[in-house]
Amino acid sequence: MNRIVLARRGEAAVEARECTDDGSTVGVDRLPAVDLPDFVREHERTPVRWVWDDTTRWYPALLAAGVRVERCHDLRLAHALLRRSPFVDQALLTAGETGGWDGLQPVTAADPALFPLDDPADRLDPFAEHERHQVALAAAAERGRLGLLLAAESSGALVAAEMTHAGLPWRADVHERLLTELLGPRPAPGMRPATLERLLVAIRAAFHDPGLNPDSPGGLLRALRAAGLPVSDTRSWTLEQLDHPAVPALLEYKKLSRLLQANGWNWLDSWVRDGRFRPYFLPGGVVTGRWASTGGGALSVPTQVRPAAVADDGWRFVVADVAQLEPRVLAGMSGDAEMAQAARSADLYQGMVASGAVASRADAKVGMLGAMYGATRGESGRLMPGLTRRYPRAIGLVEAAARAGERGEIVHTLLGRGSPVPTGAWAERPVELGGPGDAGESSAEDRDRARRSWGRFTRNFVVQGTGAEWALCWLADLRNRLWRLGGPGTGNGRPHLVFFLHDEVVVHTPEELAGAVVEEVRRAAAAAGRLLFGAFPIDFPLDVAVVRSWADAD
DNA sequence: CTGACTTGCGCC
DNA sequence: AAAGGGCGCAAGTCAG
Repeated sequence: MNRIVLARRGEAAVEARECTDDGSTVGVDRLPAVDLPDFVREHERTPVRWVWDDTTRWYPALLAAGVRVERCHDLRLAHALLRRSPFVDQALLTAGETGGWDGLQPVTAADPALFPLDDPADRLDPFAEHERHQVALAAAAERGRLGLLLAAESSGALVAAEMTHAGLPWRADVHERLLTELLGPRPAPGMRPATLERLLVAIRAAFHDPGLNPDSPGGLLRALRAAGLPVSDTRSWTLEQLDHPAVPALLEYKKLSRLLQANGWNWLDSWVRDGRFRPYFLPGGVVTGRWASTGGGALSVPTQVRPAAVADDGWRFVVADVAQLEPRVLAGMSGDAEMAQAARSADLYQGMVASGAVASRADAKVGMLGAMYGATRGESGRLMPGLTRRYPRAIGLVEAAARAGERGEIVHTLLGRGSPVPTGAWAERPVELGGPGDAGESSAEDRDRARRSWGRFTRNFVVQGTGAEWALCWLADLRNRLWRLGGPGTGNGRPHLVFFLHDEVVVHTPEELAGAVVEEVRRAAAAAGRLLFGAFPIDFPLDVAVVRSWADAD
């Protein structure tokens, strides 16, 4: 399949260089930027892979012009992957502008302008960088896996732009009604809503402190101690343990105050336009390969406000999430047949009980979370020996990753995403912190703590990162399936992705296609399992719901 | 005053 | 019941 590398030239021109698989150039076009959408649309008639510096710099404008692309190679994201992958000979990637690519940031402008002024991306050469990628990939160990990862990451970049373009349907009127019921009418700027004001009066009275501000952790802590309560923080869980007349009002205040600050009227004003919530999704934004987001806190839309996410008239949401993604991924990547057997049932934890590895579902869950996150004390530490005996390969994999991290070594995911090099001083000599007099004191203990902490990070990295790769393959395959489901043409009636969060997707679909979407979501999950783990028998069962509102999916 | 950090809490 | 990993965001706090 041919590739077309795009580069901005001057203020309003684009150079497009088409090349074959073996790297030979078959044609160079130079066109006005305004003609780019037609150019891309025309070349999309036959299979092609677009190569560009950064999807966030090209794709939003194309989508705004009504143009979808099938596949791309995102140089920014691919560069970041290749630079850290232990599968890659770094010498093949090195060039004078490597630092420029290292530092390239995605753009999240509300206005999808194609030619931002003074963009650092324009000082980079996409043609040369693309060639380096081809060479580095061809020479890489595990080039099949790494190639899959590059393709999946780039596909994720397309999905991310498309989801922002489409937006998550959001009913501001439903959201406002919810806020009014819980908080009272929208207050004037700088004022507290009526419900919070009433709770504030009760809290101040209970503490006999008319000036108390419960939003100030320090002030609240002083008030609690003055009331004779021996606490060291003001978290809700800590407060729940206390026997004091102020506690119920305080907990209610915290909960509603959180709603107001995170997803109140200001949030609606800022992030919901024309019935759509449009956060920016940032593929590869987390070191493990998970996505980050910016704008409206898309990674933590509370269940409390999800009733406001409502499908359009005649449309439905298909909400799907994977049950216990990470332990299943661990079973697959370690080739642990015993754990895969437990995962054969829809509930992996129940499967572990059935096999006799643990006594209860609760033990299975707490034990596996501990194994993947690195808890060594308490309940989950107690369960580790039993798990290790029953699932030596799975537990052995995360233990090995932890030990490697503690030694300061790099670990990598199944497809080859590498962990960062530890930068802390713990691997070397202790640094002089310049503190008053205590430099060096307790540093051995500090270093040990830091070493174990990094080991927990690398332990989790291999599982969380491979889980992110599974999800990326799921998403990429589902995107293609949904497109085919819509039939030919580019009408507005197609099912499309509107939300993705680690192991959950939301598809907005015409009602009559909802059943077909459910099928495709399941097929895509099975396909992702095969892509990552081949014939190894590991299942990825989904919880799928067809609903009018996102809140109805649970 | 601004910017960096801390605290607390939402999501997986 | 939390712990143990990864985030983003808002408000408070504190140093410069």
